[in-house]
Amino acid sequence: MVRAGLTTTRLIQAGAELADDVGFDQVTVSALARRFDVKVASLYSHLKNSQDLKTGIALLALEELADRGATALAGRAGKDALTALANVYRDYAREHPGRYAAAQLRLTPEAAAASAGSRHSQMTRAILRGYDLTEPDQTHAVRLLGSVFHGYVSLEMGGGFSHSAPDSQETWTRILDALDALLRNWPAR
Amino acid sequence: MVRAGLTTTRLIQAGAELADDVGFDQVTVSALARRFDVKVASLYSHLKNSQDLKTGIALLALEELADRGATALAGRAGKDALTALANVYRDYAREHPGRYAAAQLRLTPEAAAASAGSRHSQMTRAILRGYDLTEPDQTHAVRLLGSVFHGYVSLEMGGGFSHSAPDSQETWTRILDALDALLRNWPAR
DNA sequence: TCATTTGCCTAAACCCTTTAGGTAAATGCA
DNA sequence: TGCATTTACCTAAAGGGTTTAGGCAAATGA
Repeated sequence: MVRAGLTTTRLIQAGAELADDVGFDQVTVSALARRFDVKVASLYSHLKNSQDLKTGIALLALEELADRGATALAGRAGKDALTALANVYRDYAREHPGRYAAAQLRLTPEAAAASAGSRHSQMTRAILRGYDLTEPDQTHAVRLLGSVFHGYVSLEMGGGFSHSAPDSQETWTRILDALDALLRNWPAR
Repeated sequence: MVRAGLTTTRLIQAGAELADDVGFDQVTVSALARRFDVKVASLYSHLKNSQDLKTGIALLALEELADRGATALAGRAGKDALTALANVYRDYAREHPGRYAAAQLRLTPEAAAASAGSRHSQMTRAILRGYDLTEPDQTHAVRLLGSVFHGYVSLEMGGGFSHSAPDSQETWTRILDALDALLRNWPAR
């Protein structure tokens, strides 16, 4: 009997690949066991339960996204930074649709606290340093950008913008132009 | 043996209530059968399968949302209309979280074509008549508004904006102000 | 080398989905 | 009103996912 060498990390990594291959909601402990050619019950030594696997994939995706964001933001400011971070989310979702879906998972407060969630808001806040916003407008703007990035990417991935002119790339560019203009002319109360 | 009076319509209606009660992803044919105190197999005379139920709930939610939107828009224009439609989405999601989640379901092209989806984009387009945008900027703006509404509501429901100042209502108001300002000063290419 | 720990296994219970085929209630026509 | 048909719900069963309990063999380490 040769051992498969399962670890929680490897399982979550493979789960992320599985998610990208077949969709996040098709990720099951059973499918993962099949991938390792191992019996289902064996995974339960490494995973508390099915939810645990999904949460793990979500946390992995949030970290990867934050890492990419940090890299993209390095040395950029203003609109350049805005565009770079926005494209990180969009590109990641296209390259890793399953992981991106995982990143939208509703986390428990504990999991959320341990996640890269705060890095994400920090990065958005960093972008706003290139614009002239004071609190609490900065927070409003962070939330707006988060909403647009997430909303656009998820509608685009759902096919909402395909099969109609103008193409989605064009809209994306113009929306980033518009957001930049808005941040430069943020309306006072 | 007293009959329960099941019909596809009643099942989907009850499925929508179930979704609001326990969450859309907890909606199962089994749970629905329990609610009617009927055996599971009995539902399969009215429902093709489990997916069919979920799609039905999604279509119901999209119709309800479109109906509310149409009512809200009647007699309004400009920022007034913008705010009204935005609040329709946000309020609906709060009142009917399960249905709102259902409305995000990825539909097949046929289901999507038969859905109220086009009514939604038409409503957003109607709002833009109060602003001075020509094609293709109108389409870009429709997509932006859709992204913000959907993105904000889904992040807010996920708890993203709770437990931090300023409160979410304040941000929502300021975002609508900002979008109004942006639409009035949409940047040229 | 032998004891301990670790990794994967079998077995079994439970829940959800879906289909096939049956019976009783409702309906509708003479 | 009586009977045939249709309709509504049922039982049974197969297939798949989740999860726990308990077992044996491989790896580790004294």
